[in-house]
Amino acid sequence: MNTRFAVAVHILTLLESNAGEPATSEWIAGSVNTNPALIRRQLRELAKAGLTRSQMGPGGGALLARPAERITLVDVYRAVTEDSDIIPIHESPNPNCPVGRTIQACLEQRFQAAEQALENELGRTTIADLLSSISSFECEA
Amino acid sequence: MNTRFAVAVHILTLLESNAGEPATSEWIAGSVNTNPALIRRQLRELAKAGLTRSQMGPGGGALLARPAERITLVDVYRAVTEDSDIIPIHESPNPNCPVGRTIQACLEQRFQAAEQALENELGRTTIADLLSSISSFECEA
DNA sequence: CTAATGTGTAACTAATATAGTCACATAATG
DNA sequence: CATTATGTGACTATATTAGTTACACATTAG
Repeated sequence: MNTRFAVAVHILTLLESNAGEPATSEWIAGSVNTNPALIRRQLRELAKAGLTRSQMGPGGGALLARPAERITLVDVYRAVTEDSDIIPIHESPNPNCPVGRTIQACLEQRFQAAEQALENELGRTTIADLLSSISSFECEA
Repeated sequence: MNTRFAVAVHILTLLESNAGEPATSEWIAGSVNTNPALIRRQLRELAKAGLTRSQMGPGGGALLARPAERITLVDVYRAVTEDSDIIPIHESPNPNCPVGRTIQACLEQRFQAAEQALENELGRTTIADLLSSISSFECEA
């Protein structure tokens, strides 16, 4: 897997921390420490998933499309992973071998169950939870 | 992630299906449909994790190091992933931003919980379970 | 001893994925 | 219409991954 999931969560947390003010890709890129164009590409994915929306022009930028309390990590996860499996299975095992012929279907079943468990756990945290974790961390420090 | 986990499970299932007879890397490679040297590299990892052992010379090959009933998918998973995280976090966010400064620690916590859930689910299946799934699949067909 | 069989492993290549960058068209605002 | 900001295509550099070759070393049988 790539770091797009982590970056996407970072972006959404930033948007929530910005209290309804549109955030420019340049400002976000400054916090993530990368390129604005990269951020805009990520925002495109998040917008497609209905998690953010963007306003063009001066004073524009990105906003959460719905309350942070109603965006969980699994929403973000699905937005960035699309349909690709997180645990890939090797291609073209030998069809003349009983194990080779059947292993993919068996693995797919087990791996999907495992990924489902991962998604369930991700569904327990919202962007709002994350921001409050960050806030309390900041207060301690 | 890469397909090494899937291949490793394939290998172990093959070893179990071979009923205690040493399996050569060439035979295993025939079922996985890849190169014997690749299989030997994987077997090295599995041996290091205590899941297999190998005998050199004629009549040699790889064997399970313990009963298939006592090898779960999470054992294999840990053998191939070592300590690398399955959900990576982006490096070097901006330390001058409250969110950037703290996001990594927060993400790590949540991602680890999710990976733990995935591992728990993987722990519910043994290599013996997999082989019997395959066998029953073969009988139906 | 030695020929044959098989593992262990280093070195290399090709293909793919990933992150990053640049340039510019397009849209909105005042 | 000048400015600000997004949307997006094209490109590059780097890392990861899978695959391949070659050969040293271990074991067994004859």
